[in-house]
Amino acid sequence: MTEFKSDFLRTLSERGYIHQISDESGLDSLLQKETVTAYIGFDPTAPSLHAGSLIQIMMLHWFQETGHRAISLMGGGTGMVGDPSFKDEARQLMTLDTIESNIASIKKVFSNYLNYGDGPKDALMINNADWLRKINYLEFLRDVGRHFSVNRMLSFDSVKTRLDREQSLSFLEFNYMILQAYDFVELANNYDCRLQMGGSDQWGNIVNGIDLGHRMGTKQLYALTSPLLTTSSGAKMGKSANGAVWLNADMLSAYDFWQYWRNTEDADVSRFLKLYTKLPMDEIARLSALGGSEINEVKKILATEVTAILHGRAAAEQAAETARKTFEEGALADNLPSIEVPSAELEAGIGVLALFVRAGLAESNGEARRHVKGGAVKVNDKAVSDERQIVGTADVTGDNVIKLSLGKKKHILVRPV
RNA sequence: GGAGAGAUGCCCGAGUGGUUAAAGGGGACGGACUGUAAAUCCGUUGGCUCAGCCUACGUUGGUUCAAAUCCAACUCUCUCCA
Repeated sequence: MTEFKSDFLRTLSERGYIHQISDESGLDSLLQKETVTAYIGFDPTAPSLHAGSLIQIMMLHWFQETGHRAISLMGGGTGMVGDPSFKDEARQLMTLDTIESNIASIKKVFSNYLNYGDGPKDALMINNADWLRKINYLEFLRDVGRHFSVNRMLSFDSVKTRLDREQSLSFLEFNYMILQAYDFVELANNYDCRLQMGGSDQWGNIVNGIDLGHRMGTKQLYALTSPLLTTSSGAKMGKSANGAVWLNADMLSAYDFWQYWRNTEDADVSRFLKLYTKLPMDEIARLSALGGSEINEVKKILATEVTAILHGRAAAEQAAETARKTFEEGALADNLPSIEVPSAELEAGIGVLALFVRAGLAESNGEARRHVKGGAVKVNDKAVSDERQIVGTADVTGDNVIKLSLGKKKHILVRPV
């Protein structure tokens, strides 16, 4: 492995963030010489980013941590087009309203990882809608479009799959890479941004930006991508039992987020400690040496550390404590995720099936019914065998809750109000 | 513009008139085993007021006692030719 001299690249390298760099030594010496500005773009495809984006955010974090200026770029403009890279089919177009509200929602988590402000090393939050939405088509074609070779664009791996297969690539989507390239040039000109980072699927898009920069007379630009992360058994990062591992607290509780990391596969623990926590490398080396059942303690540290950055230390420790009570003592932990149900309804009685659907533990009555048949459903830790069982006031425990469990890991508290 | 091929459940993919809510695989979920891990094994995987009913095989209409399966039109996609 290359020995880097700059703090930033050395940190990224030893922590396993680096997949490809466009000009390693050039970038390395630039980072030693001056305070560099770099950006990563995030398209507002959902109201929250998920764990898959965490590695990108952490890269920006380390960038700032090692003395540089980080830009988190919201794709208010590019989001209107949709990145076709490595996608099998076109995404549904989003309305402007959706894009705006998604951006507002996504923005919230960044301040946990970056310090924003006006100082020379403070991070910036920028939205590419600011320039992309103003573009005049003909002017843009003449100033920017002429620098792109369609022949070359067609040769990129990111669209090849799409072209080779049965799916069409619309002209709209085909323009995405041009817009992203233009973003890079725009940021280079206005913010002296020299480096764009991203996941490995963004390599083609980023390199396009560098080329465009050459042709339009920017300084030398650089690309750095992170590996596409999967778990050791091949699953994509960011997916979990209940769907995506959202970063926004209103979409996934700190407890559930903690649980996701707690359930990390053994083989991933060391890698994840490096990528997703800020623990020093020697500490990680020590933790990684632990094996056997001790690794469970390491997983708890991993979960708590990752959660602490996102949701705060207190919330992380509370999640750890809730998990400890629930799993190790089998006791009722008060801080499990909960739903509220009007007392009046409880007095009237609610069918177990309906209640489980309401708690989000099942998608439909049918699914709940199947879980009952499969013996996965418990109310107050007692297995439910009759799908017509009614849950009511009598089931409320001394702690004033009803505990619903699906399988061994999913628990929800029902609180009468 | 011309000639072919195709559109099936979360995904891939069989099925070419009735026992098809639709083979098989993947994924996902539940169970067993464990360490809240992996691997493995077992089960489940459209909805509902669930031994019954309803909705489903690109869209719309037709043939038939009966259609995912046959016919027509339409939409979209792919391949080859121009």
